[in-house]
Amino acid sequence: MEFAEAKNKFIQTWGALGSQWGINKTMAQIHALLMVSSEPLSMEDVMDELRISRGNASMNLRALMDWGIVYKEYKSGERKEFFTAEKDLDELAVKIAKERSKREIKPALKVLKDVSSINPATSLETKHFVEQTKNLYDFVLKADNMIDKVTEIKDNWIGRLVMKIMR
Amino acid sequence: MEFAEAKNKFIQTWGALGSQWGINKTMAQIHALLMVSSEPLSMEDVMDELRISRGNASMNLRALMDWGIVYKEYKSGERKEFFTAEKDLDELAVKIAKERSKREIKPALKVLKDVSSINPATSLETKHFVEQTKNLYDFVLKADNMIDKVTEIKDNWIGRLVMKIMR
DNA sequence: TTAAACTTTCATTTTTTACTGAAACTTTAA
DNA sequence: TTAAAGTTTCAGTAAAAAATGAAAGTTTAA
Repeated sequence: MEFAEAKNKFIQTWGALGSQWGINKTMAQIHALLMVSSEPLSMEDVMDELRISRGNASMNLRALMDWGIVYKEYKSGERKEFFTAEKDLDELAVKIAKERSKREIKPALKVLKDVSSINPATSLETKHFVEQTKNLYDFVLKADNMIDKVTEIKDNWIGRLVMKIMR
Repeated sequence: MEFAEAKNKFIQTWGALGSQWGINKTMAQIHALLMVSSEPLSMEDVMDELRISRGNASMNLRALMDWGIVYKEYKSGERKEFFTAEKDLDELAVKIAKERSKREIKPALKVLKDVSSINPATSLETKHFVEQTKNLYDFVLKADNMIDKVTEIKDNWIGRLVMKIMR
């Protein structure tokens, strides 16, 4: 396998993985492309490499920047804007996790809290419902907190120790 | 808010959360419904509660069973099949994580390994590509392994200790 | 101050994904 | 056996999500 083929395969795979996890395919592909580019790319470059329209490129680059995992760069003497991806993978993971927590998990938690707060005295059915949703609330909250904790892991000795034990 | 409204809200929210994470909405809704049902439900029950067709119910119940998070039950004297959800949330999380690892992450890892194995001697561009995809391979592998480790956490003292520290 | 270079927006179209419903299939009780 | 009760399959349809492209908007160098 030579370079062009490998690169393409990587971009396609990363795009597919994105879709499976609820991230728009093109967004994941642009990110993949920028990840493996040694130089910042212009919007034109992205359009050409992925064969996508200007609008699509613009919207997805914007989304990636909103997520904080792609940055705009300016080259002196050039009028165009260029883009690079966050390449530190720990940083990348933390940003994605935080963003998804904020956008998706936190709102779901609020609903869980609300629905688990109804009066359980009415029926056996209701009792069971309240119990289950309470458990779920606790569980999701715990999982969500873990994201914050993982963020801090590198900053404390026990975290690093644990990471070693976990290999 | 009374029971019926809360239940519906819960099912809708769980369905939406599912979609955002790449799990078909109806599948997530059925799972939500079964989670908060104190009794096993028949396919008819599911169809009626969620207003979905027989085919849809059948296919998604099957998918949930393939994932190992919904079980078939038989009531004595009844010909119909009934369904219950895995209600132990730790167990649920482990099963989902393992399944997604198997279906999505493992195949992606294979690709990452392949594409990062091309000969990097050709150009600077290629060198950078190989380096980045190698890093990504290591990172994803580490993350994937963590799933296995988390599975075992409850079985060893240091795991439990860590969980406590993490709250 | 303006026009060329570039970016964003969004109504429309395309693609992808999910759902329906009826026919085929399976199981079981009589 | 067989027919009633129940389940699965899948071709066709509907709904949802993403992409296009042209017009509107913005920036900048002269």
